[in-house]
Amino acid sequence: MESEEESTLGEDRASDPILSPLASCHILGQASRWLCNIISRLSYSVTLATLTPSGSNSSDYFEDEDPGFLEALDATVLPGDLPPSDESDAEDLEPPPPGQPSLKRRHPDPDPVDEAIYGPSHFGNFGEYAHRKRAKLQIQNSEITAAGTQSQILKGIAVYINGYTEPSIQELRALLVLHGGVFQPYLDKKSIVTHIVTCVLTEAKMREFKNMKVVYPTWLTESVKAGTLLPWRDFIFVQGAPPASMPRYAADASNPNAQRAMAKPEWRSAHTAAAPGFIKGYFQHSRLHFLSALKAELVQLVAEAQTHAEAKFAQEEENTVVKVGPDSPVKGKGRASEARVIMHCDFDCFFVAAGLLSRPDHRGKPVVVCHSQGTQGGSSSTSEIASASYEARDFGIKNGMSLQQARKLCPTVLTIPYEFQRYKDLSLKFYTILMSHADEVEAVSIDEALIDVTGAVSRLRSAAAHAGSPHDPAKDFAERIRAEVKEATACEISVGISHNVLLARLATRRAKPAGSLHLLPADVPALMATLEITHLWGFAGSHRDKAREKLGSTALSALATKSRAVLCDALGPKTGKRLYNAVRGIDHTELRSAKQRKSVSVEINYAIRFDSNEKARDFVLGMAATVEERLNEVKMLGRQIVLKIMKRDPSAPVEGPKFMGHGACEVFNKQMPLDDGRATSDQKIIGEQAWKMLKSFNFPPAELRGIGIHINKLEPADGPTNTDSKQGKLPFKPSEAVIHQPSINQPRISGHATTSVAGTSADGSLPAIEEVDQAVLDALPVDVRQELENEWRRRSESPFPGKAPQPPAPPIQHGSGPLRLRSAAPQGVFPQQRSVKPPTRMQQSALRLGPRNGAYVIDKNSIHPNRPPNAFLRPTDTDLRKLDVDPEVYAILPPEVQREQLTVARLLQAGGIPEVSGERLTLKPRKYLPPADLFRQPPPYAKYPERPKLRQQGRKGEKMFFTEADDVQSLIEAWVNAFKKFPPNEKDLEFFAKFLVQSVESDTGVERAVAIVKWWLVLLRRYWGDYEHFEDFGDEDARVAMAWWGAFRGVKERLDLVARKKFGGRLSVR
DNA sequence: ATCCTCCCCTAC
DNA sequence: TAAGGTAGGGGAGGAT
Ligand SMILES: Nc1ccn([C@H]2C[C@H](O)[C@@H](COP(=O)(O)OP(=O)(O)OP(=O)(O)O)O2)c(=O)n1
Ligand SMILES: [Mg+2]
Repeated sequence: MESEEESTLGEDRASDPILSPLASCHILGQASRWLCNIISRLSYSVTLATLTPSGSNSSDYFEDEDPGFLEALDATVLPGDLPPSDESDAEDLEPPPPGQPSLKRRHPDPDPVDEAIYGPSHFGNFGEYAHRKRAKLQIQNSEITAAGTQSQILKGIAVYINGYTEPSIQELRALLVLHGGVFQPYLDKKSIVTHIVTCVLTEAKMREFKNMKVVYPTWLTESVKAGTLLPWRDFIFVQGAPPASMPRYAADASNPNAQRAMAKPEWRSAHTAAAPGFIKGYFQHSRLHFLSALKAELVQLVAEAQTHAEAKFAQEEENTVVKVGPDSPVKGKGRASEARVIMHCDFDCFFVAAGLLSRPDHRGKPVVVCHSQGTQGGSSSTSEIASASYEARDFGIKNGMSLQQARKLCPTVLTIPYEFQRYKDLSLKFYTILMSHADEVEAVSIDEALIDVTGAVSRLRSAAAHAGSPHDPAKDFAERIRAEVKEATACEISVGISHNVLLARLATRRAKPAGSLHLLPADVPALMATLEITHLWGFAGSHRDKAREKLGSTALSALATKSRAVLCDALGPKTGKRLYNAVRGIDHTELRSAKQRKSVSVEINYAIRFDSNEKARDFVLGMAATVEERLNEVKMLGRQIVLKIMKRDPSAPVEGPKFMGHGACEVFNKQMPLDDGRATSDQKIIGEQAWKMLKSFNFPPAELRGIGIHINKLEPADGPTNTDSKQGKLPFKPSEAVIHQPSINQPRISGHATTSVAGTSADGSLPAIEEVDQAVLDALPVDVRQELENEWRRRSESPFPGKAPQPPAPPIQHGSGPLRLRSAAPQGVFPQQRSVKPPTRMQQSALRLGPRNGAYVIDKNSIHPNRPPNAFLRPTDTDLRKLDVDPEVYAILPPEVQREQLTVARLLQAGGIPEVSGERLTLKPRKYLPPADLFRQPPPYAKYPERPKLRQQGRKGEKMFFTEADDVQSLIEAWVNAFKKFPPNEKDLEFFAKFLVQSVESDTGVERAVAIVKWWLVLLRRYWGDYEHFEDFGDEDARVAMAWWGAFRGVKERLDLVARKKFGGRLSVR
């Protein structure tokens, strides 16, 4: 499993290993991963066998084995790796010789580099392996019979206990012996040790045990409690993490509150997804929906502003070049090779900071934002924490954690409610300021943005050079932005500065809280050497696991030694390249702006509890209505629907640990064309289709845990739609339509010609504003900003839930009138729709804001007296004509196309890109703190407990390989565990069957298929031998048993069918 | 090689 | 009580 702290640095990894860092809610049935893995391994093992000239033939592969072998196979603890010779089975537990991680085994035919790294494969053949296994078995069996123990739960486990543990070493030893395990007092070559149990590890021990299975004592205690050997991975030791006080096993726990509530029918019909109006209420309260929805708006707003700004800039650049000459620093995108200055700006604990504005008494205390308030829920609230104050983080509380966990860490933690409207207001202020300074802005989220300030810093730098200032102009600029944001919002942001996005993001983490940091190229290697792969943006658990398993390390220092080819082999071509560069501090990522939408979706995976198909159907239709709204909002139609269903994993309790959560689920996607391939947004078509698809799964409604409708293959809704007219990316429409509510956009473009050009960056306006700003705190500049912010707010509100219930298809009034009027004031924390304000003059505001920038330029006249650095100005018609762009045509283009046109036009006209001074001020090198202090806040979020997860390694059967972390032993453990209590997972079964069929069809795979089926048969007989020829649906056990036998017979039949075609006979598995 | 489809994964 | 959404990147593996 992945635990959150694994992806954080050293001492910061202080969280409960039961948590998962994945924000994703796809908690898949673990069984399917196990199967993938098992099959990977098996295909490999048997491939080896077939390479061995053993003379065995396919139908009697195991024929010569005594029956005891197969029967005992599943009960046996297999070695962690295939033994190359007669050495102890525990050889894989020995630390590898330095520089030669012998545990990393690959299939023969490795790529040359890997070959060099891993050394030659030294697998024995499968037959030899089998015999050795048998020998070992006998030894074990004799031990067991001699032992006379209480249970055999820990059979085959040989444990070395390291250092101080809780429970004590004596207790653990007793536990081991009592349940059939072996206590190993020594760790040397002669002792067989399958696992190391520990609560703490020194750095040295950490290295020593790097390739061993190191677990918390809870693995043993919880296994005994559970009466079965739990997967050791669930209890894997993580450096810096506390001993798993709360069992990982909680993933399987049931929430008693939920059970109680669900027992009452009236509660169910009022509070689950079957309740009337559930969807609307849900989205009003969902923070994640809020984040997603607002991000989309911000991206859109920035794109529009930037589009027009670029036209403006393009035109001005032309002038500038003429006026100032080629040597002048030039801002923005036109520059040829000057190093960029990228800033990453992010509010500190944003939701908390916003909430504290009206709760000054809570400052300095551990505070979290969550739905549960006061003492609600007591110590058992599963309410999720959206944001934790830095004081709370000192206790180990993290964003995404449940309140009950937080209360365990800090019983006095204070909770404050969500205030979505306030977050939005603050965010708009924040973006307003950034846009007034930056050449380019990428809206990352409500509280976070990337800005390219190359131009502004460049001007500052040359000004500073004149003044002989020793300061870093970039840092000065960042501090200035911080101050402005603080003034406008009373909240702290932190700013990371560097020459690319990757490094700017890294810098931010060190800058936090309430600071800025300029990461200079010279310091990059030293920093990188201290980092883990998961510290890089975009790399998380899956990459870390792959790195660990395929590359032998998750440390960037180690990964830096790998060739690009090796990284690509392990992580895929794109990701491999990205990592290869990232490790070297290289990142060419451009700031991203709005692209054409590719999909529109609605998904709810919370409180889905249906007791009838009717309820489920109503809900699906409600979801369809919601997608239609969203499609209309962006004026898109879709040709394809994807229905996403989460269904309770058969192994998961009916009520999982999180109150009304989805728990462990299997996820199913089904896609179909909509309306015979015609693009539509019609909720009736979508709803009926979705319901048909859901029905076709044939899932009991009570098992559903999540439903999503995704609409793909989008195309613009041409012409006036029959519904809402919200702003969207509708190309080739009359400008009124493009400009959504006419009142606002109309003046924006045409009015611009009069206002903006005249005022253009009139230097004169700047000092005035600055003065007023400083003299009277909330005077003119604030007004100006307010105007702009209000404007944005007005424009960005409509897509939010909380707006008035919409008639299905109100006729649109082009040209006038409020966009949407609310009939009633909805409750909830979501920003509410306001009535539309009269048009404002955004461009004017922007212009007046722009010059504020100039205040930073010490000697303005020596730079660009006539050009405001603000890149977010709209082009006037005059601007456009200068660029040979027809303003009327331009006006009706979607922002993306507008941008493109402008870029082309600008390049054509500029004829060349002015050279820029590459001069950099050399500043005193920065010392890096040790990793512990490097990042004060670990990035990942404590999430839901996750089940064991094994990944399929490599690409094809041919390329499978063993690693120390993913060995046969684990697979058997996993397999056996998966078998015990539950019916087979449908997807696993299908995958498994398909794999076997393919094996039989291929000429080389018959043997392995037969071996696997035999093995399967042995397992089935072992657990449910009584049911093999017996029909009994009595109890739950019988049901499970019958399910497995049915699955087996089904697969066997399919295989026989294939075999008959191919060989003219059935497969013998007896 | 390059495309397409079906997912998983990531970020906030 | 609680509100675990959402879009896009990209890998795996098959079709062309
Ligand atoms: N699992 C999460 C993570 C974040 N958020 C929301 C609340 C956060 O305040 C906001 C911004 O996320 P950040 O990752 O920027 O976290 P913070 O701003 O809270 O803290 P900081 O940026 O100081 O680390 O997004 C959330 O609801 N759930
Ligand atoms: Mg933040």
